[in-house]
Amino acid sequence: MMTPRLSVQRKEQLESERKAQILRAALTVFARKGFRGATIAEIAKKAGVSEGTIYNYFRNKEDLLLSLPREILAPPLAAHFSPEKEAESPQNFLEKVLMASLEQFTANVDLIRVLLASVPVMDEAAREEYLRRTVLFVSDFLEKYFQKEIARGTYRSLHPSVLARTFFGMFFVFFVTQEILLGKRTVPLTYEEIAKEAVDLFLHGALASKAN
Amino acid sequence: MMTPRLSVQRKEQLESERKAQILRAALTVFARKGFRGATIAEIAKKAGVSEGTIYNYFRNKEDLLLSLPREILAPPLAAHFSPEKEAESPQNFLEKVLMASLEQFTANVDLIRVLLASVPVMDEAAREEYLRRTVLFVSDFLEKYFQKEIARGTYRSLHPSVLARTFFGMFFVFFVTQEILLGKRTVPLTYEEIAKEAVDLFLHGALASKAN
Amino acid sequence: MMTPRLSVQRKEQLESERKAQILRAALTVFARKGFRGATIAEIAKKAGVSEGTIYNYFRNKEDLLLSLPREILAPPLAAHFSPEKEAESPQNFLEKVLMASLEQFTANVDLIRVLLASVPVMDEAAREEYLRRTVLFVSDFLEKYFQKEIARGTYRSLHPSVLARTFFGMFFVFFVTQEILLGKRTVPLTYEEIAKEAVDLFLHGALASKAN
Amino acid sequence: MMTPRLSVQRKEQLESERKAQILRAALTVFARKGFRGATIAEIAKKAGVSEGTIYNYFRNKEDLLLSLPREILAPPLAAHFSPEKEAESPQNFLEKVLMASLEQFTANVDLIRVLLASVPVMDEAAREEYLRRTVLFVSDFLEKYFQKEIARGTYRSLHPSVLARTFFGMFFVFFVTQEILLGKRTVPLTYEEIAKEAVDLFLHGALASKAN
DNA sequence: CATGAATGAGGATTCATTCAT
DNA sequence: AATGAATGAATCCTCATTCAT
Repeated sequence: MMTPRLSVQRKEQLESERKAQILRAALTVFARKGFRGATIAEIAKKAGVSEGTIYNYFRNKEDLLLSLPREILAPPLAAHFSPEKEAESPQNFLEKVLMASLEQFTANVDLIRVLLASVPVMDEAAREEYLRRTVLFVSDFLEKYFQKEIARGTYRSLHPSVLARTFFGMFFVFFVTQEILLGKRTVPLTYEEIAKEAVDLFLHGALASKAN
Repeated sequence: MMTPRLSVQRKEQLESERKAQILRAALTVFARKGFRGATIAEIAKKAGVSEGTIYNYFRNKEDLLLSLPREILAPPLAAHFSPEKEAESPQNFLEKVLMASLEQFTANVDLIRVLLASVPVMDEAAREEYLRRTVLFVSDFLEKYFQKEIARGTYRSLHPSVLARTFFGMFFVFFVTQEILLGKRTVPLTYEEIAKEAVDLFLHGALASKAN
Repeated sequence: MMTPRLSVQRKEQLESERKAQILRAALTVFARKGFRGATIAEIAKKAGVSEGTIYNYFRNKEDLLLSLPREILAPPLAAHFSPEKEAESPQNFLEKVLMASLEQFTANVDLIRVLLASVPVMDEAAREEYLRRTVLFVSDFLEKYFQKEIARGTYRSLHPSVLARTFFGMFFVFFVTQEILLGKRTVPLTYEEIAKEAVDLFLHGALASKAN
Repeated sequence: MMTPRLSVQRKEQLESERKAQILRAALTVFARKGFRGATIAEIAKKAGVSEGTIYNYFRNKEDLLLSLPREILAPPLAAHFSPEKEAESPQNFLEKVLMASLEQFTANVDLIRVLLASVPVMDEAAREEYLRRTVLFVSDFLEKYFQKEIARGTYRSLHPSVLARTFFGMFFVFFVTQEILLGKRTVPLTYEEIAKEAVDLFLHGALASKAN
């Protein structure tokens, strides 16, 4: 009785892979059709499994949605936004943050699409969890940076939260407008060029009358 | 034989009122449940009409969604963002724009919610129409303003589109994060204070080392 | 607005008829397939309505089951077992009760089938309600009768509850065994003959040695 | 080459034990959820085996149901109701039969529950088999007894079948009502007291006017 | 025009059964 | 022989839409 053919470890790995496979399919379909518009049948087909199999790994459709940020987004985000070598020039540091964010966002356009569509409809707890793992993750990272640097006299003494979100917003809105809402580029600049200009703007302001 | 009880004009007015009444209900429900999650029954109940009546004024559920920006948002927006007295100081002008936007956004949180959730799922044409009447409306207005003022030497010679969306984004992200995503205020500042700081930041930059 | 074409009364009558029509179909199918084995599709077909219509009148499948005794059985039962002319001879009275019960049971074989199959699986509250409207209804009626008659010296001083259920059981088992369990008659006597013998037995006992 | 580890006999015994273990689990779950409501998964869990294993011992779910009376109930029943020492006084004998039945019923409440729920839905053959091994088993035993005793002049010359089922029903209805339908005792008497009263009633009748 | 009952297609979910390991 | 993941048919229920009144 009870003869495990596979080691527990191997089994867990297989299970984890299967979950990821299903979640990737779910993400694609959610992004394309919205949560309600997505059907389990379509997700199953795209994942290459039967409908029933999905329910062996997730409690229900909503569980798929709620598992997305935890299983898909968390690892790369954590890797990117760790409090390390911030000892660079502001321009360099902020540009790097923007480009890293961009990379993440681009790799997860679908997830952001899902987030914008689904978060407002979620209940309190799910919403918190979802945001903490995505938008707020980057925002908090920046806030801490600004706090430290304001203390060091690098930045003007403004509210760190305002600095963080303002900086984040300058760029994020570009991204969302083009990639999520419009679905196409409307400004004839690369993201790298935009990032450079945005950081410059953020650091030195828009006014020409600096000399005065 | 049958004399018309109501003049054609009066009739049209009544019809228009009825449409607005239904659309307001639809907006509320869409915002709360998402497009797919909303039911005609609930919209009908909230509008105080029967389900069948809705189909006398709108072709189908999707028509309700697509009619929202045209009928609900357009008039007030047009009133606010007309190319008039821009001859103020940049700080004053931009603060006014932000506060006016804020007013519009606050009055239409529901519509933005619907927009973020539904636009990505819409087809090309509907998406264009939707955005042109909302986000892009303000953005274009700002772009024209920056174009003119750059020419006049007020602002540095950056891409007007970048300036417009960057400026817009600085503030909009606050709004969306707090009102739409989180559903509550997390920064201990009023929007007026935030607007002031954001404009200051936008004009003069974040760096402390200006003096040098 | 709001022009009711039908009087409220007429509407209620129509609704009531429709409910009855659906319940009759449900009863038949439940009896034949059991509660879980019955499908809404089959009930709908037998009732001559669409599946959706059923949900306009009943919350869900379980509501159909729970509505059965209240809507189908209650009226005729109440009519039959009212505390009236009990001033007959015991033999006459008890025979009449048995024959009346028989009539009810025969007319509601299906309901008893459903009751025996479903009641044990129901939750406390539903079970109480169900039994109070069926088995216990007759049983309580008999109990009150025996209580009164024992006081008058007609019957031996046994526990009225025991008398009631014992008497009821003598006959009921015939009915259930034949009509519900076996599905066919196995005793070569009519129910009328059985009732006569059962009452005789109940009143005078089975022993032959009375004379002694 | 391969020497059998277990003797054929031992093997059969193990198989038989495993079957019994699964059937006991099935009985419990069927009783609690009904046949359709029971899931193989739950039965497997309760039996401490995997779902697949069940199919090594039983063809399918229905086979579990049909195997119940043969494997679970038959042996003890046969032991109890054998045609032996009937040479006791009627009161003694009948009381013993009732108490023995009671013991069997109490030990098999679940089986009776399943029987009442499932038998009406079974096909002809299965129903016969099921009943022959349960209710009719006792009933036939009694019928033979009454037949013999009527010939000996102990009982009045009534139909033996009527006597048997009547006697059986007097008590059985108590049991079913309390244990199966209501799920609780509602009469303040022990089953032993009820059995005594029921036998007394059966033998001597309910009428007080015996003396006359 | 307004109503709301009826419709039935569509979709989430369950679960008996199979079969590779 | 035992396992339990995978399967997909089956089924309850929802809801946009229609249409007779």
